[in-house]
Amino acid sequence: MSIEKSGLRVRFAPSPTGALHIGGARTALYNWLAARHYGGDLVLRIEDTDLERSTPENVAQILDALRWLELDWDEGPVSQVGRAEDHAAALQKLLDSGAAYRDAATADDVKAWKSEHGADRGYRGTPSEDGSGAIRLRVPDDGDTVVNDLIRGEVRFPNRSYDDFVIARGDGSVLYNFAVAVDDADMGITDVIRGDDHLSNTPKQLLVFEALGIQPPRYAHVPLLHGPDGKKLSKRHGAASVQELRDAGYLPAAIRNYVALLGWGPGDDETLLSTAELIERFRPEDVGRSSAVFDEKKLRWMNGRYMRELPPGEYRESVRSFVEAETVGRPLNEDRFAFGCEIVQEKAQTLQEVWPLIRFLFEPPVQDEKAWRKVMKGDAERVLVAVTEALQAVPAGGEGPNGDGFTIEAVQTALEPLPEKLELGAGKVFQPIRVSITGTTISPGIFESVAALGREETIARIEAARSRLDA
RNA sequence: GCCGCUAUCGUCCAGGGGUCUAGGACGCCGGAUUCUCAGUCCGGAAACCGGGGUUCGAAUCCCCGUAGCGGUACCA
Repeated sequence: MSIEKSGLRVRFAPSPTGALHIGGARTALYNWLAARHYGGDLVLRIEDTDLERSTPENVAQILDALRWLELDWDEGPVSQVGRAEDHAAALQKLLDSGAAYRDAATADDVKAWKSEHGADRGYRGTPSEDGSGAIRLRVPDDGDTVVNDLIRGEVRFPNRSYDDFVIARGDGSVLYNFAVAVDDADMGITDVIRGDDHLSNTPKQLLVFEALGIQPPRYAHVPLLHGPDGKKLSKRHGAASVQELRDAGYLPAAIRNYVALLGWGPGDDETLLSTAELIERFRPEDVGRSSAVFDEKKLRWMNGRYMRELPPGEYRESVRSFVEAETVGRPLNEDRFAFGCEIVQEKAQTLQEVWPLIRFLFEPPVQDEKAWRKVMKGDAERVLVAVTEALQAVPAGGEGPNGDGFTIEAVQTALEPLPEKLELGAGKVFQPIRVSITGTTISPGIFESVAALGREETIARIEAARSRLDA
């Protein structure tokens, strides 16, 4: 039970009750940043003493989310349940020293006692004669237990408001506040960085440390993250689990940057911070004290910034799974895919937004009738005739994404003079092309889109639109 | 109920006794980019929870109130 360790040791200790939500992810990130900043160790511990909720699937989900976020750990995952022997040893020690005792009173007994005495008074039990009953830790009546929090400063809790709380059930299975303290002690944790919701429990853990005769770690309680409704973020706020953010097309680096800024700022007005900068500048004591609200709009913006800065190859690979999910069963035209990615990299804010923009390259256009009515009128037919002529005049050759001479430049050279030639606004000329080839009014730049589609398909789609116009 | 935490633009982060006519970012509104959408650029509106103190002076310190949140389990 030695805590002889040089350097900082922090831990992330989620309870596997489901997906990792953004609040848990931030706690993990802060611990990770602290460990990396100070060159310490991060221990991953799974708080699985809640038999019911702790399933292997839930544990796997959390590990999966952490890995996807690219947050690695130096030790673990350690199962809290797996440490039962150590817990039992600590328990016995407290029983032997008299710091803890068995109390025959049942939970109902205590409840009854409390309703009689009011809640401003902690319950104090009496050791049972026969050695049965739950095990409680003795809490002194007088004095305060003070938490010296890195973020909150000194917080005092009057001892008399705490019960002699149960640290183990009658069968010897230990409870959370006891297990945490024993684990943190055994693992030599130097700094506990965790959610604010644990602040009120900290005195109990401190009392356990004291009973054990062990120096407690430093504590830093970070404010909770709230949902848009102002309530503590939880499973109920579905949109905020890490896997959902992944599925929505956010990049891990963007999430790290955004989440780091929820409750913490670098001190100046920088908002775009690389992971290296985050590590360099983050200090747990600089975390703010008030709770923050997760705002997906800002994450989107930030994600767009990260997407634009990706090297083309990485961009393509990030987008790939989102496109493949839409093209199952069909081979993906790699050249087209690559070119399509290039022409939308400046546009999309999430990976999910890419497919709708380049869909027309892989499927026949699905006509948006509203778009058709809006655009395919007036001079549209005349325009399309001229466009076809102009495109047919583009010199053939091996250039361009389709090897047919349709480079962005060649297409631009052919189409750009048309508005003036036809004495029409540019929109009047380009929108009918867009609707013809994509079925919608929304697409990448028109020259880029035509080049991406290629000579044959572009002209065929325009021809199809013209025949519909005739009908 | 009791214990505790928190309180600056809609949201996030600065500012911690005078330099604050309160700064930056997202979002929003307007303009530009005479191809859509998006992006980008430029401009704008937008906040110190309330009341008392302390002080020459308070967004900043103290107290009270209010509100929000957390804890108060033989859950974690």
